[in-house]
Amino acid sequence: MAPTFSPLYQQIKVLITQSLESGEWKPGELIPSEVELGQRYKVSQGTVRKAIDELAAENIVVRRQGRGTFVATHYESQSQFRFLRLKPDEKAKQRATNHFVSFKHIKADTNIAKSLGLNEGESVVYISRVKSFNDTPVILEDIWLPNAIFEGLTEEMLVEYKGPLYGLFEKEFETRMIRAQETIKAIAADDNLSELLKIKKGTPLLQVDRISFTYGDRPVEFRRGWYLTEHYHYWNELN
Amino acid sequence: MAPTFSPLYQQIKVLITQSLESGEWKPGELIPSEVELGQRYKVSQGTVRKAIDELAAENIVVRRQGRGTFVATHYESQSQFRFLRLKPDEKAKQRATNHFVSFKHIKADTNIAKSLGLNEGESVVYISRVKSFNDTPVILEDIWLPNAIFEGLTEEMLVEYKGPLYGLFEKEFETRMIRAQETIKAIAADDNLSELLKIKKGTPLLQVDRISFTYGDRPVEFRRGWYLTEHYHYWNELN
DNA sequence: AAGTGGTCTAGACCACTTT
DNA sequence: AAGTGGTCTAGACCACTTC
Repeated sequence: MAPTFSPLYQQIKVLITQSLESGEWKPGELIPSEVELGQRYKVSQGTVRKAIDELAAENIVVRRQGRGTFVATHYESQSQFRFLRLKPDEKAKQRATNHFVSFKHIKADTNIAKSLGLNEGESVVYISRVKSFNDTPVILEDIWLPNAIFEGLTEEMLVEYKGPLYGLFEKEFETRMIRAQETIKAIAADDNLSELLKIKKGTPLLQVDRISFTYGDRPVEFRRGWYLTEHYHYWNELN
Repeated sequence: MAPTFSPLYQQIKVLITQSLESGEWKPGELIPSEVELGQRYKVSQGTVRKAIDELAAENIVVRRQGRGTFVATHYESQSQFRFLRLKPDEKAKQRATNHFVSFKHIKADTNIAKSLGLNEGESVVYISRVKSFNDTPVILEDIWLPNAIFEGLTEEMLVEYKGPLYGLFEKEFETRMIRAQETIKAIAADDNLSELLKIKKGTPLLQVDRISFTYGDRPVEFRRGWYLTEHYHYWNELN
């Protein structure tokens, strides 16, 4: 086997990630200073710095000058809308409300299993909800979660919890979403969609499939959302 | 006025960007080594390195170990699909062909002028084309360009040029697109769209508006594309 | 062999926050 | 005043490419 080479700072990055994953430092908490980590891993402060630089670029960790480096969370307003790319065409105050349509435990079908890296038939939590802005339905979202990770999740928790779902996942299930990939298609509303979103059948909708990943590129959520884009748009930056 | 503070490496970054913008180093060319630039700007090599690191992260420049740092281009296969996010559902060989529907000079309306940072009524080049994969129409794209920058662009140049349009812009008009922003909506095909894409009226389509920017965040292209997503999808990564 | 970017270190000083 | 991250420097060595 070839001697697998990897720069020191990458190795340090892996070690830090492992500590994050194991829960040694929880979301919102301060991690040790660069000097301390350098002593711990027996490397210079500059090497730790480079490792943390990359974690900061990936939004896994947040630097604050003079205070220290913190584990990123889904509570911060900063990262609040990182995963919701739908924006109103005209800027206006949006009062968001959620209405839960369905909550049950089901067996993963082929597609869900594949997306979540499970075996077909494994137990998953299925959630369906309508998100409204100013009391007008705009998004219908179906969500599938591996039951193995989200054991104990109840409809009451969903209803009572304020703020983004990812905050709940983080707080109650120690599962942090750090990355996601989406595929987008344009489709026509069917009977079910038209009823739930209170629109005419055949109305064009954005269908957004999202797989969210936690540490180690492990998929932990599959979401299929339908976005009404009459007064909203999906926003993207290409760099 | 407060003493506007800016780190040295940011100032160096601006200086390098200015040289790129002025054409001192053209797309595909090698820029001076870090040591040389350090001597030129009277700073250490490490400071130049940090400036170039950021330019590399923004895809403005490409590092190649042992060779040097090159100005990024739209010819490289690497950056070939940076701005085209439509991918086939099933991986397969895609033979792409373009059919030009329209080419003319017009006056910018309010929306175009606003998008391109022009005054209403200023002259713009208008291009309309259909992109097909394996002879099936998939994308209709309307493109508006400021005539002031793309003076001399002819339909013949478009037809004859092989490769991405951005390559032509770069080569013939010294205009490099380095960043873009998109807004996406789902709409139903109207008469014109259904005719050009050979689909039924009312078929759901992705409508993708894109403003492309060159150095200094100057907008230089407005594009409105309609994507057929029956067998294709828009792909996005959220980090 | 020479030149380039890539990594690593060590030390200095600055800017910001907290005590 | 003490501690943190942010900047800057200088020097060493490594990996890769070209001559």
